Amino acid sequence: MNTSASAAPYHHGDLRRALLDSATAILTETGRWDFSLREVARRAGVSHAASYRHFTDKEALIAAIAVTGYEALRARMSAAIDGASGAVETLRAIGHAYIGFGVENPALYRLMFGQALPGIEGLPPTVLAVLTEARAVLRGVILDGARTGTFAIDPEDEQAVSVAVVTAWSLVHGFTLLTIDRVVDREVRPRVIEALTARVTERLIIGLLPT
Amino acid sequence: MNTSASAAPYHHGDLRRALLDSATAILTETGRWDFSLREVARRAGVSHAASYRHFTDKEALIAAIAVTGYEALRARMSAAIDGASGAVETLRAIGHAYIGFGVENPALYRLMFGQALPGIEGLPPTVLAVLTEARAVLRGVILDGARTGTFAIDPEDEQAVSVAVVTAWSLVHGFTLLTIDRVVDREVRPRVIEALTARVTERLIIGLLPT
DNA sequence: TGGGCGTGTTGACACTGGTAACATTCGGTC
DNA sequence: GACCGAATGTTACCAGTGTCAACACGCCCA
Repeated sequence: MNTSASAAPYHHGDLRRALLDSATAILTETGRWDFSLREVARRAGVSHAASYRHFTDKEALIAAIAVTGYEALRARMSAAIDGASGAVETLRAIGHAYIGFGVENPALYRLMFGQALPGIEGLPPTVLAVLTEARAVLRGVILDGARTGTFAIDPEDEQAVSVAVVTAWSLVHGFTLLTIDRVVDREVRPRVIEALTARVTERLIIGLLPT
Repeated sequence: MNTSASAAPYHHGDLRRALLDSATAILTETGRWDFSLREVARRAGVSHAASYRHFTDKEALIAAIAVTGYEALRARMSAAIDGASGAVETLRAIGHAYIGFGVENPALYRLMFGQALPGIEGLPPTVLAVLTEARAVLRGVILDGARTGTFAIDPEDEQAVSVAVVTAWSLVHGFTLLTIDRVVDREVRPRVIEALTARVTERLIIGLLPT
């Protein structure tokens, strides 16, 4: 029992969230996820073994961070889609939302798609669901454009549609990573990135338009 | 002094290489590069501190592996370019070589472009040189295609050329990673990957052709 | 009122990256 | 051929890590 008002109570209240927050903070500060669980616990003001009541593993903590990232990405893409109409505009919105998320959360994005996780197949169902859903949305847009004749793709040709989906995803994914890793342009500034994003996205769309 | 013929000599001969080999073996076996230096040393049949005579750091070992990877990638791309003529064919060759390398060496590729390294700018000059060179080659091909009118790009428009370069690189990079991570297609087989590679590369080229 | 269970703590273990002090061998010099 | 410094390898050690087991606390329900 502790009578001091400011002293921390024995039970934290929402330690799981606190640990996730600490870990995410370290991630965004350092850009790395090879921090020690002990440091995370220290930041949360808790003993080094407390995290094992909430995460079976260090890997489980990392995976939980990834899940929050996937959900944030999904939210952002959903919002972008809602405000757009027509295949071209929607595709553009998706591209900008996706790249924007990655560029603004570089460490998190790398964690989400890096090797930190036990292989994509080992991911929690939540994550797989988001990924599958993301692909479905993208496919829907492209299929829509194909049906209306906006894109030069035969909507009946399953494979052609798949190739377009994979191509589009590859482009935004690759661009995001190259930008994050500063491979693309070493003296990048926000403005430049935005402009580049717009132009790369436009190239993607041009590649889909009929000749 | 040791009179037994089979006993290991005190000095290894080429321990640096042996350590790199052990580490690379672990990398390809497990797909991860969070192995311990001590295990690498164990595999090389040497005491755990010996590696510090050849690599200042664990990170230095990882970086050295990355360097071998970059050089292998460069070699493969060079070979591909040599056998091709014309902008379209050359671009196709580059794409196939790049993706092929990544798909055949997934762990190495991820290490090369993952967060294992001290940020792209901290990389050894060798690596930076290879990356810069790679971009120059790609730019050369696209510029060539632009000049001959094969691609719908104004060769005088610096920015347009840059955008095309970034787009192309992003596409192959993203596709390679998505394939490695099995995000693209979860029941991929070599044949499927090859076919996909071909079609995605073709989409890239189509996107550059005049309308 | 009490006891059980979820939550947090302490203490321990094997292991890791890294350093320092010591041992061994190689290559060059007399 | 004997000698010696530099390069290379070894052993001993340190602080820090992930993880587990045993214990402590306190909320909630019978």
